[in-house]
Amino acid sequence: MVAQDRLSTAFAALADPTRRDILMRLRSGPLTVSDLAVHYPMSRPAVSQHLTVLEKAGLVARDRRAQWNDCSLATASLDEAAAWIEQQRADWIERFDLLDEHLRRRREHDRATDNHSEGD
Amino acid sequence: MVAQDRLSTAFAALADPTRRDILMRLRSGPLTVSDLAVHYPMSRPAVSQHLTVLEKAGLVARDRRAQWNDCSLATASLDEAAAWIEQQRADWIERFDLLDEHLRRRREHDRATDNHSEGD
DNA sequence: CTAGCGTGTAAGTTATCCCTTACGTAAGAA
DNA sequence: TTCTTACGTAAGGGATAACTTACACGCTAG
Repeated sequence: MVAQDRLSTAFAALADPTRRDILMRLRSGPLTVSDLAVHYPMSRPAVSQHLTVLEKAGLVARDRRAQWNDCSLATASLDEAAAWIEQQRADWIERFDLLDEHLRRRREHDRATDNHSEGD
Repeated sequence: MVAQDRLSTAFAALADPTRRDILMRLRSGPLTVSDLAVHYPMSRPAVSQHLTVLEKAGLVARDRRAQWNDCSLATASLDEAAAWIEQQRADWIERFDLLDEHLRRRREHDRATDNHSEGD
């Protein structure tokens, strides 16, 4: 992952349980780094580094005031990721529906013209 | 990423432009490995390895018949990924709406009681 | 001022990714 | 059978990710 595009960076950031958990905790409001760090079995710098990854991916925003650093959610990258997945899914589902309809139509046609063989 | 959960594996698989492009190409129907490989500036084994990643992530299915290997889309993991993102987004947007409403209400209250200071 | 807290970052280690080339296998063609 | 095609996989190397500990900085409290 060497200087990837925004979407790749976002997906890579989401590909870690700790980072996803951080995002879920931030849903209920901004938290400081230490507030977050107590929940994970790793050092505080490790959590800080996870936050750096999330920040570079555009998934959190950090607002440093005095010695505290409030971390809050950002959504631009999440929107992009969701958009990509939804586009992918929409086409696939549509394709699946077409196949389904085709099969149903063929079945009806078979049934209408002849009922020579019911079994497969 | 050492033997992660399904969701992490899916996001990690999506965090690569080549793999996302493979998924997009498969939207129009199954393709063989060689069909896919011609589009990328890398060796055929590299594409095969990308497909292995996608398969382990539950994003593609491979159906080997004779010496050809048809690759097609699978959606279970994509559904999971979409669900996670949507859940995250829903809560965040709701929270944003609440904040917005709170600010608007406070602004109205300020305006009603006193207009002592307009600037910040 | 000094002491202490909350934080970011540098350095180092280990594990993993992503590519390469080389090789092995199974099926079709002659 | 022998040659070719389509493919998977092992082996290896360079880059990177995810931790650790150690340290430096800014702010607050006394």
